[in-house]
Amino acid sequence: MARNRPYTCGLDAAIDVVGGKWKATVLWTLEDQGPLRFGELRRRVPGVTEKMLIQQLRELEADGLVHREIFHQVPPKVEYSLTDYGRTLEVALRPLGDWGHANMARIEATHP
Amino acid sequence: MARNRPYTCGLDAAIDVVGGKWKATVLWTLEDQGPLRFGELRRRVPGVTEKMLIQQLRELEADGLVHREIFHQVPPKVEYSLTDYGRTLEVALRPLGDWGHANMARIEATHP
DNA sequence: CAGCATCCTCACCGATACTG
DNA sequence: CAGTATCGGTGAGGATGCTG
Repeated sequence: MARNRPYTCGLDAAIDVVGGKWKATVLWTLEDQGPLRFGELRRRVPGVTEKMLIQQLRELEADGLVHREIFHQVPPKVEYSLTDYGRTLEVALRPLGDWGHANMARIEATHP
Repeated sequence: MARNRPYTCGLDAAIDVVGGKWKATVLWTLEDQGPLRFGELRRRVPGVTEKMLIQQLRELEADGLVHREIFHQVPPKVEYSLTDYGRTLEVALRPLGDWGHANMARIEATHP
């Protein structure tokens, strides 16, 4: 998304990966609630549309952060989970998540 | 930017604050190189336009993360620095920055 | 030097409808 | 159930020019 290459610091690169509108929530949900199939994930990310969820998942998958497992059944079943690489990102994200949690009231106040 | 209120996790809120295209770089630069005046900051954030730098700075200031000190001189001088609150965010961002730094090659590879 | 004011573009995202 | 396809609005972001 951000697209200021070459990156001037690691932060740019990281934000580029996780800055999508729903990516943070998706990563957090997958970490928090284990592997989930598409419909379950959709229900746990309130407000997201099918199109956006799929798009964000595909990008996360292309970045190697999310694993997509297809079960050839009827009806179809696809399960999403974090990869090891994705888990390293989740760990790196945790302090930021804590910060946001701790300052949420302030953030909501100053943000239109 | 992200605008999925109410936030489902602290991460959403944090990304909302720091997800702007140049905000991460600005915060990182201000932390790394002490207080800077506008022109200096501009030179240290390659590729940013005046308009965008000002806009991002104003938002960071409104969020209480950046302090703007005006020196009434001719020629004018304005100095930007992190607030204490801003420094807490910088600390929370450090692991993410390290992650991005460590995986930069991989990120650049998979990102169009 | 440090900004503000405009105009404009494009990709981000939402809504809707259809399919294997 | 888990997608794909298409259309269109909107606003972030860029280019340019002017000012205190």
